[in-house]
Amino acid sequence: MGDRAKKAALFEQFAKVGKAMGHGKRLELIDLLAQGERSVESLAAAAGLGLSTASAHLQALKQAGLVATRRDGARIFYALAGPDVAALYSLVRSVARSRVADVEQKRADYLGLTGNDAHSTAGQPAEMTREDLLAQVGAGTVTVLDVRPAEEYRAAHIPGALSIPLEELSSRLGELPPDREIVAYCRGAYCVLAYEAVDFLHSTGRSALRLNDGMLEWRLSGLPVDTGLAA
Amino acid sequence: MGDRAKKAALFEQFAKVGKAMGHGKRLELIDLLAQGERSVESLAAAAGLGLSTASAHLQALKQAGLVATRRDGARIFYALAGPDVAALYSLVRSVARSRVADVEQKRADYLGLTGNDAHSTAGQPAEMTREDLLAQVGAGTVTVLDVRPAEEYRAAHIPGALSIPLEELSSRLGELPPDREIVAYCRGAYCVLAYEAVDFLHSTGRSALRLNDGMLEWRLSGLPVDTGLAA
DNA sequence: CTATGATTCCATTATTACATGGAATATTGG
DNA sequence: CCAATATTCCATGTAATAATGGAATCATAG
Repeated sequence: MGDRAKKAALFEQFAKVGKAMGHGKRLELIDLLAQGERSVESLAAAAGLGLSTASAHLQALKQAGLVATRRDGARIFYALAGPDVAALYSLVRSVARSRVADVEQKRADYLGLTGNDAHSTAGQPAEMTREDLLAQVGAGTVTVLDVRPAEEYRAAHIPGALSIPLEELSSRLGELPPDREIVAYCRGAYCVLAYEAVDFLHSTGRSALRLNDGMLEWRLSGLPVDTGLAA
Repeated sequence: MGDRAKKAALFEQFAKVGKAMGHGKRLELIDLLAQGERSVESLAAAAGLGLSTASAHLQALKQAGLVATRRDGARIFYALAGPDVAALYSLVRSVARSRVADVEQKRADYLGLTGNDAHSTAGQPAEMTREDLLAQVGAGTVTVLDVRPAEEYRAAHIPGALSIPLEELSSRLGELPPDREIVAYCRGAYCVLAYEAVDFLHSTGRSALRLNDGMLEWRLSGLPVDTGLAA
């Protein structure tokens, strides 16, 4: 085998990682797995895939080394192989956002943003950064609200956050402390849940902000997380 | 268009970046472009591709926003769209190296490493880090040798480095200062040129080290580069 | 050791990606 | 305007990848 063939073989190995990330549904699966491990069934349902299809995509990701499996009784849990995979996913999104022309429009379309930012009040976007959040949590002036599905909250959440999945928000409004500012967060920069939660809270007359990204970025920045149910 | 369809559309956009990196030859092109801009013809030759094939791959990369073009007279120069693309490429390689089982073997195979490290002397690998290099350059005790093709040296090189492409090394040995340590570098962590240069220098009885990565990582770490011919 | 539930494997069909050679386009120099 | 050079476009055949439903496998509970 010549030098060129060896080089091609090596680069073909690198390409396995790219190929694995070269499919929208597989990226959705990675997005879900970045929140914590899940069973095939749960992943298929969350991503809107048939069971066999989801299984095949997960096999592809496993083949590329991006996910790992753990067996617990009758079911198999998939998880990201490591934090470097989440970092890679995040970088892919950020490169796509700055380089692929259509991303910005598709993003606005999905997140329900119209014009500049339909979710801003008097020009001020209703969001805050991780640093702001940490400062405010320290000062005890805000309630942090996790609006992801309970399963994902259990896997990992911002310490001290209250869990009310978006679906249950309207029926559990009473659980929110009445006189404190609410900061809602969800999976990450491209997750709709917190957008919709803030919209809904505004519609009830409450003031509420959105963390400008979510759990993915929180973990990538090395901040601590809690697991299990609320303290 | 429902929420799910919008989400799928957004993730399909992200996937464009993955798809673009999902082919060995395209990664080879990115690898070359990470050294500096090049014409289609030059890229095709360096990657061992037919002209139409190379052009098609470059179009694919352009479509994904990873490369940009500049026209100069009759020819068109391709370059990476930005440093974030080089960072993404580097991260793909590093994830592949730690996650894809075959990478390590294919790497050793391509770089000509046998067993632990055929290029080590008495167990000490013949390499140094960027930090070491900076320190030694400051102290003026070493000669930094760039063994990449002259075209790539011109595009960007470590300040003060001497350019002798690997191909010309045997005939230009005389240009190396006789009493100083040589540190050879090339494109990056998976480039053979510096390995072969160090091997050759050892075979002539000279002592020589290899920078443990290359230009790609040098630029990514934000260190300064010089362009054009030697000072 | 059988029934059940969860997941993967398999065969089929449809879609998409790849390589290649020759034609078309664009730029420079005469 | 014509010839030469560089690059892209296009049509073709071939290969790889995707979705899907049903069968097969595996682990637990009875």
